[in-house]
Amino acid sequence: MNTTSIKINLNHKAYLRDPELTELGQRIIRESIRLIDELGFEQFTFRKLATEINSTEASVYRYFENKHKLLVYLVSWHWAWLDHFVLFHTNNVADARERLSRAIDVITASGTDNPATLHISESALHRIVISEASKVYLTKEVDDDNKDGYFLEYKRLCHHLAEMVLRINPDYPYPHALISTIMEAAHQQVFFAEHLPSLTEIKGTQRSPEETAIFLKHLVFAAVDQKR
Amino acid sequence: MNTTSIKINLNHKAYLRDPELTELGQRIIRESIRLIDELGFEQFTFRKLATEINSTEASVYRYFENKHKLLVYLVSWHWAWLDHFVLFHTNNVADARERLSRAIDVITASGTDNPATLHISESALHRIVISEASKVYLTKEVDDDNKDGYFLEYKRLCHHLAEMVLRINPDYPYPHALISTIMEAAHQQVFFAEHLPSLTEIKGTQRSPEETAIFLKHLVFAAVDQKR
DNA sequence: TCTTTTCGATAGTAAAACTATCATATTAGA
DNA sequence: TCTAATATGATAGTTTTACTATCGAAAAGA
Repeated sequence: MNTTSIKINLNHKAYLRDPELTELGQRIIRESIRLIDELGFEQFTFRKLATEINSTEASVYRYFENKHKLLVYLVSWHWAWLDHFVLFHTNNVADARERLSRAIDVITASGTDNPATLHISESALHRIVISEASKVYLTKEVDDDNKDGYFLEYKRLCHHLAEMVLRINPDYPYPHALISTIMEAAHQQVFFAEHLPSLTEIKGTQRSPEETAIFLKHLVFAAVDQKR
Repeated sequence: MNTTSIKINLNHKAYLRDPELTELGQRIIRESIRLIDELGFEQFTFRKLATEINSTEASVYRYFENKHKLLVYLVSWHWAWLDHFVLFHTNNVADARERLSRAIDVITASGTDNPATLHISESALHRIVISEASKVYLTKEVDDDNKDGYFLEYKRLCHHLAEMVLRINPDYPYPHALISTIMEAAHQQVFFAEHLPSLTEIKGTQRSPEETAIFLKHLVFAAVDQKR
């Protein structure tokens, strides 16, 4: 065996039937990532997806109640995956500052496709998260969805980075606010760089994630090191 | 005349017919703000709006091509209004630091209803901007919409604040990125405080805008004053 | 007064967002 | 290996959304 299989476990059921467990489920995931990336979430429909996977609308509905829950699933998966990656890249790094710096690199980096998760293209998923992730919580159903645990993966990642902030400066009064701000900015700045360049100094190139990371580190370390 | 009439001019035509100029148009604006605030943008439809204003779907379509353009109009109006307000509150303030501080107060403050714009409830509009504003640009049509000038008001406000940053520290390398980050955070943090409280230290109360302003000032002045 | 504009009323279409039913293929358990 | 449960495909149908078209009456402007 030359590939390690990684199963990302989510703490909720945005799905009706676990798509990881069947071939059709994996096709639904793989092709929905492709289609949402291509069409955008608003233009994406279960009908189009069904055509793409040579199946039927009814079959897709057996896995997900609606396209919003499918997006919740994809975005949660991404956060769980990132949390994993952050842990992996900060493990055994003794210096608290260096740990936070590497964590920021991980959350800004554009996804790299991993052979361990063949049915998920992390790079396409990362593009989806940039333009669609905030739509999972910016709804009137946010409180119900929160009760169902749909944002646990995001909160956990946020909390892990907030802990790193407190390790550097235990007196910093806004660790979670600072981290949630830069986690959102990590996407916005890349999006602005590409589509609304006058809103940022980051250039809209392949390297905009790296540039964004530099800006965010500036910002975070300035805040954490601030004299009061 | 004991009220001053203020006409906010937008630099684009998200509308087909200027809603400010007719009574029906003003009713469309007033009731759409009420309805979007109440139902959220996804559940809001022109059919429901038409019922609310005792008119017809066809009549609403004579003012706006679709509900997305109506949202663009409302959000642009809000940014133009805020830009106005920022200018008003920073005018004649000599100190650059104090100017930026007051500007941050203005962009975080929950709207106060103004008798000069009777058909627009600024407080309801502010709630809409918090939960719906990012949806105006997070679409596949963002580049076309940008060409049509739909984001000019937002960019102008961003640029005005970025200038204040440069006045404080002409060498700060990311004035626009910093301002666009905190302008988005000004909404996110209030939203998180109310719905996803574990993502922030801001408390979900009536005073969360003020608390958010304090956090954002911390952040901005730390960044701008950073030694390099 | 005449004419243009505005609005309401009505009707209709295409697509989206589902739900229901039935037959068949596959799989799992006994 | 037989049987029963499950998964999928095929088909069809409903309701709602997002529009478009047409017409006539009222109102407003010249």
